Amino acid sequence: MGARVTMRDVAQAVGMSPMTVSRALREDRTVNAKTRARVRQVADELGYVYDSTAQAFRTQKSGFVAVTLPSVNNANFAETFRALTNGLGAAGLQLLLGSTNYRVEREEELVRQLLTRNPEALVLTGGHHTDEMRKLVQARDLPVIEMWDLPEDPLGHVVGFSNGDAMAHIVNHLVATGRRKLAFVGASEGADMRGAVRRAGVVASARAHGLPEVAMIDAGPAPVSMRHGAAVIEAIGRNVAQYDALVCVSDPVAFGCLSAAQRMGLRVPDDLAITGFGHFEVAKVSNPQITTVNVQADDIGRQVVDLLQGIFDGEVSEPVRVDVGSALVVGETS
Amino acid sequence: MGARVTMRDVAQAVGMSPMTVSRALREDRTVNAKTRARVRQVADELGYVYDSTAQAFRTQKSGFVAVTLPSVNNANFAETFRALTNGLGAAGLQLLLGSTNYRVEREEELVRQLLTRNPEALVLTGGHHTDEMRKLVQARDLPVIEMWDLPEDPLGHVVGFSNGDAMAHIVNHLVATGRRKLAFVGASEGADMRGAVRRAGVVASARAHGLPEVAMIDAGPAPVSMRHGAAVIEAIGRNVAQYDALVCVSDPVAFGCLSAAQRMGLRVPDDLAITGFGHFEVAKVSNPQITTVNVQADDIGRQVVDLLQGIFDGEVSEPVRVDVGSALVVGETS
DNA sequence: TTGAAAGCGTTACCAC
DNA sequence: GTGGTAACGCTTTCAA
Repeated sequence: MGARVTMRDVAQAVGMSPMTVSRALREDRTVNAKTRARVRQVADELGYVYDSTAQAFRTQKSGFVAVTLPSVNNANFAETFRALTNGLGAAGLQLLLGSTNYRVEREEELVRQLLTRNPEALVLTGGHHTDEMRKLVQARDLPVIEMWDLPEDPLGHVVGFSNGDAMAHIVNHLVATGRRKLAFVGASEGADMRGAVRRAGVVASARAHGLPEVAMIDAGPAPVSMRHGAAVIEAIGRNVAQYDALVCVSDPVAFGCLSAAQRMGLRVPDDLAITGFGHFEVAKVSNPQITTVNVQADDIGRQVVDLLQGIFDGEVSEPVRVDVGSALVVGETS
Repeated sequence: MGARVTMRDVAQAVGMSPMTVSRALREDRTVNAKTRARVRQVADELGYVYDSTAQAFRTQKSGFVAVTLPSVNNANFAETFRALTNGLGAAGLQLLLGSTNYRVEREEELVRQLLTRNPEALVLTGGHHTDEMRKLVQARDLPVIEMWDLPEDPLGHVVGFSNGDAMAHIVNHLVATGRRKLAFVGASEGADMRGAVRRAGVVASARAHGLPEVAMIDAGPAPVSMRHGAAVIEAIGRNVAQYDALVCVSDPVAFGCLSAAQRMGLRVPDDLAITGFGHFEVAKVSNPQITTVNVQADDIGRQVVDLLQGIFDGEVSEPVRVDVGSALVVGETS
């Protein structure tokens, strides 16, 4: 393996200038069709591989879109990421992914790193950021989209839904079906803002209905999933039936609670209602099916793609705010 | 927002050369401590952001490691990805992710794209590649690791396990517990090599035990998940109990089958055993717990990180082959 | 239809 | 301890 093959090498081999090779490889029509074909062929023979780094450097366009997610190990976020990858990939853009592991502080460091790569846009999950992070982003002339939330004071564009409203759907439904003593099952109070906002949404909605204070069941530090839901309900035991309904922060947690409740002989929803969040696959396949809220993770991704395309095409001047909404999906656990 | 702030601007503001600024920002000890501090401060004041693109260009080191995955929307692959991100992030490396969407042909195009970014290593999921793809990779002097498989003819290093052996664990276990009429539930024959290898593993293992031919239950094109498993069993109906055991390509599929079987009143494992693959969370939390194979997705990620570190430190000369193995996890569905 | 020159921001290498 | 020079591979711009 000698030194890397560059356009100059290809040019030499074809007996033309690097400039012509550059144009030929980009299928520039001002280059003679025959020349183009020959250049292509010689490039292949020499094993030439285009260098995006050099291109990004010269043109000052990286071809990157930076994305932050709490975690890729969550079917909802993974679905949004998939939609982004596919949509932006078609436009020749490559995603640069950073995971915050559900910690707001981590976001700042992450974005700082991502920005050094000169992304052409920044897509953030959630609307809670440190002040430093806000400065960092606003100092740059860079399209920013916050998704999965509807922040009061957005950094730029927004594609999301109201976590509070979404939880209100659940509480309204539970109240309508006669439940009053609610318990919220979620992660410990801490750095996970999404969970905190959902919890607050349940509390506010319960108050509005005049329900007794919502009990808090702590399933451990974020991220919480199936096993944490199951473990915390096992720990509480049959005593958990003192509540009318468990309002869970997500479907996986709800499934864990459901499974544990069933194992200890509780009947769901007769003894206890259980609700989830996010319309994960497990909610539809579980037995009974879990009442949940659909937030359309893939739709969020697609809307972000559309918005970015509009931005890159110069069709978007004002900050855009898209509310994708959320919808109650009544299952068999309530 | 004027033109971007470069080292030259910082240098001018401090009254020194760009070279000194470069060194100062990299904490080069040959630069006076006082100077270093002043440079840092001025850089911050001016809102200077380091340009990795220029660095990557100049040093010919991108700081990227390219990774291909069938999909990030799979808890196992997501877990491996998380381990890679965390491990390599600590070493200052950024992951560049490409998804094949379970199609081998897609891999070639993807790798071609990823290579233009000058990654310092290439991590591929699976050991099945097109010939073009093999050439592409071998033409470059680039560390390559295939993971999640133990290919006969590897491209470079390998960190994985034998899908055939893993399925043999399942079949051995089923035979030992008296099952003989097996059906394999997986994706349609097609571009998903992993599924095909698992299917072949079951067939071979069943033959070795002298079992009747394994029935094939087609859950649709890859990727198949919970809902596909549920749907195909619903379509078959109670007739599915003609088999002793459903050997599923993954835990989510197994959970779908389990759920559908339960809904139609079949008793698992009395009427029918069901096994999964991958030790997903749902296998442990479901009710009954699903018999599965643990392949330690996070361990694969960590081993790849260790191997890459060894490679970058120049401690690895020969191609390495790590078999992380797989272990039967007996649940309550068999 | 093709080519020459210049430069994107950084750092290796040498000089002082 | 600090600075000048050159170069990484590509493309924009202008000229032929």
